Amino acid sequence: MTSDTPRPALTRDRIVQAAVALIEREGAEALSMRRVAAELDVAVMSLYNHVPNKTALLEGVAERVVEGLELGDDPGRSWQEGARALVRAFRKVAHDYPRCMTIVLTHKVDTAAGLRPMERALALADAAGFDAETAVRTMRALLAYAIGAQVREVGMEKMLGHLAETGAESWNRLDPEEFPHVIAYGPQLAAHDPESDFEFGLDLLIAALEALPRRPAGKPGPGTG
Amino acid sequence: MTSDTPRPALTRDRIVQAAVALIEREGAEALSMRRVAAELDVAVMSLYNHVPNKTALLEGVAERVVEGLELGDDPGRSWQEGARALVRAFRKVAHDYPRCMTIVLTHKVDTAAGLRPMERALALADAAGFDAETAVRTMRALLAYAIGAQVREVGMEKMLGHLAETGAESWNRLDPEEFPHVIAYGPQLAAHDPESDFEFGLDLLIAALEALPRRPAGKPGPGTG
DNA sequence: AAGCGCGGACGTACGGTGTACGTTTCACGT
DNA sequence: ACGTGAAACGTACACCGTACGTCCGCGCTT
Repeated sequence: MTSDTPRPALTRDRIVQAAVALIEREGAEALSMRRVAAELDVAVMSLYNHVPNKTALLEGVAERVVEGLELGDDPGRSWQEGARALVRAFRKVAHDYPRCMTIVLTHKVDTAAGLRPMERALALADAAGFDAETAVRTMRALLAYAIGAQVREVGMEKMLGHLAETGAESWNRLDPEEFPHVIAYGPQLAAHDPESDFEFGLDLLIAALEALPRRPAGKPGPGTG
Repeated sequence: MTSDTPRPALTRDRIVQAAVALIEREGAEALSMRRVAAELDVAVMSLYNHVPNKTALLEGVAERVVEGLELGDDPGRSWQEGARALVRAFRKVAHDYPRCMTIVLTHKVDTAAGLRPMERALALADAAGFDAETAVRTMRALLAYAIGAQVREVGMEKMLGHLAETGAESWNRLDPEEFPHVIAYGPQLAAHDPESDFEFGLDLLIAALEALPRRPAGKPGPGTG
């Protein structure tokens, strides 16, 4: 009876996979080593043969998620389109793994997977003709917006969900003296279209970048191709 | 012996205060009801007379922190300066309570304190002459950047701290084929000046907003003053 | 083929966590 | 003086992360 219970062999990959699935299904605070073990039909301590501790597991989750970034190559397009595609790729994984995003944003990703998007952003800024310092700052500004847009969106959804529970009475209780604009813009605030909101801010940044000084064109950037 | 042990009376405010202090001193994951109770020299369950559960306590922490936002009035300045001041105010509290920021970003703030910055942002967008929809989107874009810049900064610091531990060998192990720009821009990436990085992105957004279409000047905005 | 080593799965156990519940204490209105 | 209600408290339970020791089965050496 060698293959009596042919379980597919416990692996760090399978553990991380199960953790991601569990988080997406029940939320990040529902993740525990015991729950993951149960998910894999395995004893708790068996996990520790492949993962040193829970923090490392969470780092693995973060890494797995950022690996999902689809940065297509397509060298034909402009740097503007490339930058848009990159930021949109970030948004896409954030949309695919919404509940894992908290983990990604609060844990380091020290593998090559974490650096790949940065490399891409710097390459784009270089292609746009920015000097080194501006390139780095551009990358940081775009990353900041990509992150913040997502955090703001999920925070807003949580807020709206809470408001939906308590009913619309909360809005009516607002002091018109203190919050005239919030009340006046109520319709626009309530009808939120995350997609176009996101594109609005992205357009702002790209437009501002286009107005920045750049070196002529086709020049000594460090890129190899 | 009525005033034998004259403890200053347990209060929701004192509990939240202690939680904030504990988080800033030892990190968010060090916060537990027992630790807070010990901090206040009180039995654990006594806390539950003033706070329904730990989540509510964390929401209280988040609320307390956003209440720290200093949005000075100063009606004389331009909307550009007002917007800068608002985003900088956000950055200031994030700098004053860095370890509480995680809590703020992952918990709802459903009191008036949470709406006050939003009201201010909408008022500024209105003063700038944007229509309602653009005003809301402007507010969201600025908020996204403010949040993201901070999250990115603390994430980067964590990363750099980790790199400092493992030494510079990590950089030398980078594949020059895959990460030419990361390697070439190493100096700019290592020497990070969060302040000017932050201002760079903020300038981008403000500049882009200035280029947006606006209604003439002095018009029917919903603001009262 | 026989023996052995070793990695991986497992069970137990410990200290810590959030919190439900019942009990005690004590200031205060009557 | 006495009842009353709020608040502090202690106990208890289920769950958590994980240190440690045990045990089994595969693969290598002889």
